[in-house]
Amino acid sequence: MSYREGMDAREKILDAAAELLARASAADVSTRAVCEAAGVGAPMLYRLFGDKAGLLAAVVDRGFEQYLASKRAALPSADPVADLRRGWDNHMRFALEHPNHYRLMYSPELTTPPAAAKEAHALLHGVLERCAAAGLLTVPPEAATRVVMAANVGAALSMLTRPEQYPDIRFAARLRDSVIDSLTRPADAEADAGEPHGTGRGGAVPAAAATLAARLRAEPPQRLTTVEAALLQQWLETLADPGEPTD
Amino acid sequence: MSYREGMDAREKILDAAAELLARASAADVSTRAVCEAAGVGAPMLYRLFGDKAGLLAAVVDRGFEQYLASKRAALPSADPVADLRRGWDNHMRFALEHPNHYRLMYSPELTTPPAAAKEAHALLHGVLERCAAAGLLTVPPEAATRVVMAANVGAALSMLTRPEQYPDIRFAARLRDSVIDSLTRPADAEADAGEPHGTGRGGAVPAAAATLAARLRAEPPQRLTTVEAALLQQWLETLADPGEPTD
DNA sequence: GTCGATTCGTATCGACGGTACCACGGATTC
DNA sequence: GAATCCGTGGTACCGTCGATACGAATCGAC
Repeated sequence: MSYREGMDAREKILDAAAELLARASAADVSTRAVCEAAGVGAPMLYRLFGDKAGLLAAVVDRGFEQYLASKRAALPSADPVADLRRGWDNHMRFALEHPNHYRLMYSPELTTPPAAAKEAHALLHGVLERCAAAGLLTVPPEAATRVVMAANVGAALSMLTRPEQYPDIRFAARLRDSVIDSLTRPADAEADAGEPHGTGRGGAVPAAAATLAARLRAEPPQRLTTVEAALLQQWLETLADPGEPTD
Repeated sequence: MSYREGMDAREKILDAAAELLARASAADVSTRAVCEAAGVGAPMLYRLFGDKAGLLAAVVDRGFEQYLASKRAALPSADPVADLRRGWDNHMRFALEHPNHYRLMYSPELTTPPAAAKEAHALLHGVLERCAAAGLLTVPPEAATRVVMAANVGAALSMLTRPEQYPDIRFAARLRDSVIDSLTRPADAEADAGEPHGTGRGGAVPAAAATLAARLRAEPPQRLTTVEAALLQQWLETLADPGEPTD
């Protein structure tokens, strides 16, 4: 009949579930709705996936596969620390683009952690192993994996569950640099030009600007009008932001 | 007729729900079980809390109150950065001791973020404001709050949802130090030999302004127009002037 | 004692996750 | 060619959940 007839029932269910999951949270997606959208009876779903959790895990794993594909497409470069940063940003992007899938992966809604989470962990571990092999890590790669992953997941989940409190992704870049900078040692020991370029973290201006901003908050300047002081604070915040190359 | 009769129904329900929540996840705690444990009919619960989510939010808020009490008991010390570390560790301890309450606070299971989360955010922000006032922060306190909170929540949720992957709390200490070290500067920073508690000193602003002015001269900001930068330099000179030249 | 209003619980609804049981179709066997 | 077996698919159902309509009980006022 229809071309869909050729599809496996498993595929139809997975497609329907993924589509519903893109629009509603996992708790609000009922197996009944999935079955109806897939044109399949309920027992079919349970025979194939055993459980609602099993279905969700399968959906997440399949949705994660394309993410892994995009991640594997970015071959390792010569700079593993740069790969690390790219991996972090990729993680954030995936979370923001597939919020419900992501929540399923890293929220306790699923007792069975989908294989996707394990694989993400393994991928991160691989990158950090390469950092360690290059002598760039200040801690064992296993520990570094946990630290980076926990921070990354925390940033993503914070943005997903409290969007009004984290309206801007830039805090994630700051957290990323905090964590990575403290876990890695600069490569300037051998190859790199010894000086971090001006806008990089650790630049002298941001620190000084932040200091002045803090002190001005504690001690408002009488020599400037309130309007001037406000504009000054605004500039100081701009200068205090170590900034990141906006992609 | 029991001695419990004196208790408000609201209290009985809250107690029963908290006790059940200590042993099972929120999804596995049914309002029926809560009502039975509280010796109360179902409509009572819904009249008092309106919703299961409302009940859970109330339970979380009440459970969080004792955490806040313990946190407020630790008065601010002379070293706000040490307070920051203590706050982080307290956060982790609370999460590990009350996993289900904690998950309710920071997992998307609850559409209504309980007031507890907001208050935790505000408390952290307060500590970071004190750090900023002491000139110890390298970023604005709002941004620092988001960074620290996201990392802290990420560490706690990781330990709760993947205990087999995070069997050791020490990674959390590492993440804590990574984040805090990169957001704060040591108390004996160069910008000013400021003592940590000397926030009200009159000389703090001029020194910081002079430092920033010098660094901006060495490294012109790309984020400001030349006109803006010129005006900023002018203001900085004003601020760097330590008042009446009595000395 | 009677009445009215408020409080509380029984009984119930609709929807959910999950399952027992049956109906059909194609390959295998006699 | 007919009977049989087996895997696929669906209908109808169960127990439980969150949430509620409505009646029963309680209490103060007079």
